[in-house]
Amino acid sequence: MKYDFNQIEKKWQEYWAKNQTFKAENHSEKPKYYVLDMFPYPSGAGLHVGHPLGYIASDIYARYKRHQGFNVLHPQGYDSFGLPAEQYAIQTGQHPAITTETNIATYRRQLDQIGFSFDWSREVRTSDPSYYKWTQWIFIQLFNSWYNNDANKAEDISTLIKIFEIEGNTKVNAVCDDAVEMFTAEDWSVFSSKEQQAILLQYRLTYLAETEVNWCPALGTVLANDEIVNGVSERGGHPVVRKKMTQWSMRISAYAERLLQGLEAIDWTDSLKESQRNWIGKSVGAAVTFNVKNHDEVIEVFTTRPDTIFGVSFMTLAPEHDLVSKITTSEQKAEVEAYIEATAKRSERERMADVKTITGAFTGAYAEHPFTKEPIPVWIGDYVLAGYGTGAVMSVPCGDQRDYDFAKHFNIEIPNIFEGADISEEAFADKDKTIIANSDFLNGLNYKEATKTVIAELEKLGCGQGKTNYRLRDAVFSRQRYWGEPFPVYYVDGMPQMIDAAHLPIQLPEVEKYLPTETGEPPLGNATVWAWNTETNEVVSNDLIDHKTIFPLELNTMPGWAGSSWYFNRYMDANNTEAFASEEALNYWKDVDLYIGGSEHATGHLLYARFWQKFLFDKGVVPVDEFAKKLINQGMILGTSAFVFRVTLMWVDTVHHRGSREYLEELNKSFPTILCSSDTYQKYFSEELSLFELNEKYDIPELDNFICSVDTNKVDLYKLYFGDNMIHADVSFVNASDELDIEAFKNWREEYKNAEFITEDDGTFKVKREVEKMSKSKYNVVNPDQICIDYGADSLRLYEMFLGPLEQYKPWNTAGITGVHGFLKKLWKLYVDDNGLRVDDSEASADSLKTLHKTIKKVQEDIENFSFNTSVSTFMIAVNELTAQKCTSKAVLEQLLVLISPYAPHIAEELWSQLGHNESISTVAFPKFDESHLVESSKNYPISFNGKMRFTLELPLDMSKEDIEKTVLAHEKTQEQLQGRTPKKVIVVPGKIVNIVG
RNA sequence: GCUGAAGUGGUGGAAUUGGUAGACACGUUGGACUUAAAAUCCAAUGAACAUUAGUUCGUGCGGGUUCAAGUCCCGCCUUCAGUACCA
Repeated sequence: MKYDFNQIEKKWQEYWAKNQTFKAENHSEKPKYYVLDMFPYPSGAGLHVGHPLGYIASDIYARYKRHQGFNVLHPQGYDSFGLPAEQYAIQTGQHPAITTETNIATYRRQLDQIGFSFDWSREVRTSDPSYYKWTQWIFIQLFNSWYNNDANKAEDISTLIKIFEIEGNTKVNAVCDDAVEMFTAEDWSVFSSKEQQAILLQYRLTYLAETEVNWCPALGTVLANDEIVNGVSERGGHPVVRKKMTQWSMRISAYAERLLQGLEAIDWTDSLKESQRNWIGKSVGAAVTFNVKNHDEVIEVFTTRPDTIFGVSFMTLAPEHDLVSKITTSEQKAEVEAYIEATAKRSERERMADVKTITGAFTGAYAEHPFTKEPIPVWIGDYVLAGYGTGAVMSVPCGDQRDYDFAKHFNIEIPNIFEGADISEEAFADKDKTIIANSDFLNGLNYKEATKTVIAELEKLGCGQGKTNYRLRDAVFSRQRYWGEPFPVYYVDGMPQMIDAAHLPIQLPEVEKYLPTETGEPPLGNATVWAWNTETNEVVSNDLIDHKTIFPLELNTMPGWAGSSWYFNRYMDANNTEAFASEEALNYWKDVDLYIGGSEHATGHLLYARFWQKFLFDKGVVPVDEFAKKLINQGMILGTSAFVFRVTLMWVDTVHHRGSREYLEELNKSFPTILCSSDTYQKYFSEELSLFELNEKYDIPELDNFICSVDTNKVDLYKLYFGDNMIHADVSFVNASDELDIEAFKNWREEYKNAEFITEDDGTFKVKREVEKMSKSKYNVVNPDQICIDYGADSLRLYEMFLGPLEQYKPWNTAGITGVHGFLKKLWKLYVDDNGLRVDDSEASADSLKTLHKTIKKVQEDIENFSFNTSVSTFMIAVNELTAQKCTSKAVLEQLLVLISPYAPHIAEELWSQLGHNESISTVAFPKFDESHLVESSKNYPISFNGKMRFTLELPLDMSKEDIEKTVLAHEKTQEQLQGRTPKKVIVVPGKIVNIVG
């Protein structure tokens, strides 16, 4: 019987679906294990071979855990709100829900055919109203909460109102907006409802505020910082500008410290934790206020080196700083204004790219040193960022390189306040070696002591205190898009009101057009039925808005990360209509034990999700405050692009033929399409080849015609040379030996129909290969569907793992799949031959048992270390050995199947059933490793001379060191190596090696 | 610049606490089977030298520790990813 993988795989996929083999129960005697993949956005292009890499790894782990006796939750779903469907809707008018549905169907078919052990009964889709109902619900919880710094947790807003009623806000220790006005209990009682609401917004964990946002005019939407790459939008590459807008924001800054501390408790990769740490950007230091001379103003700065306060020789403000216009003297006004104008013109990008150029201007004003009362000149410079800290720094040139460079450039004094530091060339920034000098009461102190002392002194003077700063900014939560979660919010007199949770979900309204409105409102502004009736509690027509009982609804929608910030909790109880998950389910599953996904989500999804989890934990909704114990980043599978070289006309001499440039461009259009292989290109074209040389070398009729058609009065034919132009060829036209299917290529595009190919002497045409990201535009996408048809899902699964370590980036090369496919055929033959099953009850040989147990040991270690590539090799070795041993023993072969089943589940199920089992192999106990089968009596010792291995010698393992030494020295080959010399030393490591020195 | 990861045959990659470098595959070459192809099987395959035995060199580069270094230490180089003047 042949290994008919197509039939076998179909059969078992149907079996698993029918029997709900992988359905996880929320009650079980078994210990729980939750394996999660980062759910995909269902794009229109479907899956390519790079996508399933992480899913295969997690599937192997999930299946392994089932064999280990765990109740495994391994769900999958779709992050189905998103920009591509909306863009498609804008172009075609097709409703995004329909596109999304179609795309999901494709994804599901592709996922099913790879044989994943997902529990599809728990599928979630973020765009499904039954799901986003709970996303809206969480939003309402955030709105109704404030962060109590004393309790260090989120609390219901009612507790804050109570405090306001009793004592106003003067003593409240809350995370809130920067500029909150103080009020008393009496003030509060006489505030209007609107005033009270406005105040509360400054404390809520999600709040409406005028924020400077990254506005992308082309997309008509706001982008988060991590959605912008190099100053343009991540999707589409459109320009982005800064703009002030009223937006919903999430007060993630309240959780900065807990998000940082929480990293200690979770087993995530170091690089990922490091990214999050940098993103949170904690710095400990002090806030110091400096009085401005002859003004009522003060300059507040944040510094991490308050110990260096006596080294301040100037202050620097960001050019955008509010004080600049107030304190600049009339003499300096012109210069300062010119500077501000110049920096405003420089785009953010230029400022970033060009950090070397030092610019700035003197305001003419002086601040007063809090201790010495000396005047300190106040400068502005664009190396100080308006958005960080207070937008002002106390500049200590002797201790900070940027201040140092600035001072040098503008000839500002650089006082040295460090004992024994040389600051003639650069600033001295080493905290550990710092001993303060020339600093009054700080003299002789080290960094730590000085910092403590100076903060105490500043507090005494009332002009400073210790402070911790975070780089982490509150996250903008509004998007001017259609295809996202609507907010459960309506507006009364401009103040946002939450719709009662009982009336959720608020479903996305229908719109005519998915573009922003003509008045610049978000797409929901096009909806005609988008008003809230507070009496009937339903969405009604906009015409009925009377601002008495019927009010307008929010027009923004939520960002992509809303739905993905809590989906892992929904899987625990995905079909619950009463709650986002039952308490029972949440308490049973608790958290994700293993989360696998890409590292690109380090500071987006993975930070926001931790934030929401901590919030939900504070509210008592979830039992743990970190949602994933362990996280692994899978690397990316890259494409191997294929290139052909297109010969183009180049003109070497442009000076004398200035007037005929246009003619040359014309000529290039009529120039025949000549394609050559990389070898030919290397051989001939890398050196400049002239038109006539080319024509001589190859007989190309079209080239003749072309040469005849050239008007030699306009151009000099002898001045024409060739350049190359690498063009992508679709990888499906190229075989394993890099040879191009010329006919297929010609038929691919109209422009290549009559192309001339310069082939090798043997008629072949070789492409140039280069590794690039796998993408449609590079024509290097390999579709898993075809692989499954040609080799089967088990081959695909094994091969993806075989390619290399999970976390590494590695190129795909379809040719290599024959290796693992051949392995599966060999495996099959071990069980089944032309006469049917060849497995019997014969006793296993010692060799076979040794092979088996060595395999069990290695595979178990590999899975637990997520080293899946090496276990595939281990299987190959095992099958090669068992084949050579002619093993037919059921005792051995049955166990081997269980080992392989997480990797190649279809073939394992099939052979398992052929061995006479009626139940799925999926929960059969994992084989137990028995060391006794590996015990050896002898060892093939490598015998080295001066560290170089010369020959091996089989010796008993129980032989003593002395006997080994004697035996080896007596050996004729040893004598041959020594050639009469006496060894100086003989190293014998029993069981390992013998090394003879001399 | 900083942070993190990584550099091993023609290619993907193996290699426990330092202990036979290149496992397992792909590719290539030769052979068997076949009318032929596919499939399958066998053999060779790091480089150089040598008829053979074998020798020398080899894990990015330069040093060092050690009986022994891909692995440990010091100093560099390169690539990839993240980050961007964070006071």
